[in-house]
Amino acid sequence: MGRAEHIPVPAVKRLSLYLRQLEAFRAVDRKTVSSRELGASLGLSDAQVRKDFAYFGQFGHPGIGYRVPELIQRVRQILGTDKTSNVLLVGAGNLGRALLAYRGFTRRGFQVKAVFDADPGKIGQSVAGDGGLIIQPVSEMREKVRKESIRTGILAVPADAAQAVADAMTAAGIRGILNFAPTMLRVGPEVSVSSVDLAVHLEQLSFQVGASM
Amino acid sequence: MGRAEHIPVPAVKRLSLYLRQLEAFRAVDRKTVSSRELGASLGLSDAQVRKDFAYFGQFGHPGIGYRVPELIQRVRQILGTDKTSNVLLVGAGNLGRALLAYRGFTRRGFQVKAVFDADPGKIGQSVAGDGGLIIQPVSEMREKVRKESIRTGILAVPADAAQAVADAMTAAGIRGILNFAPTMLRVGPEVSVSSVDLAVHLEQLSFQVGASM
DNA sequence: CTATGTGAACAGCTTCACAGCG
DNA sequence: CGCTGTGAAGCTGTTCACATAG
Repeated sequence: MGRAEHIPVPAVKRLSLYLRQLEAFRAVDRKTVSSRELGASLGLSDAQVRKDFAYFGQFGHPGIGYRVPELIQRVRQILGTDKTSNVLLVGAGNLGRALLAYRGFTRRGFQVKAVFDADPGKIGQSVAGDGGLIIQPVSEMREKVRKESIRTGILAVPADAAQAVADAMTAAGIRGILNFAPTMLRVGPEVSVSSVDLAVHLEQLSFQVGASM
Repeated sequence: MGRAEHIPVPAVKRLSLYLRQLEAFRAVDRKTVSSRELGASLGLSDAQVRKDFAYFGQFGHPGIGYRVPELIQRVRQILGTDKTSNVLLVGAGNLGRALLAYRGFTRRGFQVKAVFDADPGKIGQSVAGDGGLIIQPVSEMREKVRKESIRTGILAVPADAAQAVADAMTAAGIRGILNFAPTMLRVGPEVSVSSVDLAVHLEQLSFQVGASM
């Protein structure tokens, strides 16, 4: 029954991909999908797909496959995105603004409820978010986190400011940080960090492209 | 001697992280660093660090450690970023513009040489890049790729246009695609793809935060 | 007959522990 | 003696193959 046993990290990652694909199937009104089809659409084996879902329970129907809407619902529940959750953003530079404008977050159940920046010149400026957000000073983060029950934050500041901001976020009560700064953040065990380093991805490609010559 | 044996994918990923960290050490004028120190700064074991470098050759000095500038040079060579390489960008929306403004690419040896968009209304507009780039129609991609010897492209268009753009990039001669669209791209074996799905990362965090309650 | 769920076999990555070099 | 490079051991995740359900 989906206990919190030892679930491989890669399996959780794939859960998100399954969800994306399942939503595509639903958009075409597919009622059911087999592990083979779902896997093929993502370049994975059918066994992989079945095992991944099996970590969390028995969602399939032998001889039929998986019912698309049901599975979407279950996966959302597992990921904790079945209910909309509030997030905050720190860093209103180019990347921060782009992330605010990105519609994908809202579609997946994340709503940016507040924007912070260290630059005094930016405080008070309005940015295009849900209902026009005003950039606030970092000092007001704690209060906002409490009021809006925010648990996750997006960190989009330069590398040299990142650790200080992460500390502030932790102190404010944030429990998960999506980090875009190219630095290793040191945080306590109560905080989870997921890092996206754009240069690292390009270097990965560079290696692959170079290696295949 | 650094042949193209069977190198674990995770090892290549970490190479980028080592590089980032090594540059931080160099900035503080550290001459040498031990596998233990380098590992600790990234939350990895010393054995892991040594093994990773060993896949590519013998870069260390027993009793001393690794010489920082030398190792930086070697890692860059391995990743293929020891010489600046030209890249292109498709999609001049919010995310595309933010990526253009991001200084990290240039610092790591990648130079955006051209910007393309499918929207006729955007063609001809100037965007803030290295020396002010003009947005071009996708039809001119092939010519530009040839002229500037571009091999890698950044794809930052909406999901429903992504596959078509990827096909166009492939046809134009691109060999590596950094994909920001939330879709699985189908490409031939001559093209490498690295995908960044922002929503997936947030969902990862959501799961971790939810699980630790 | 189709497609799931799962123990068992397998593969790949990481850690260990130590020989060897400066 | 400090620290690397590396076979061997250990562990984690993936694939296989089949019993089982509809």
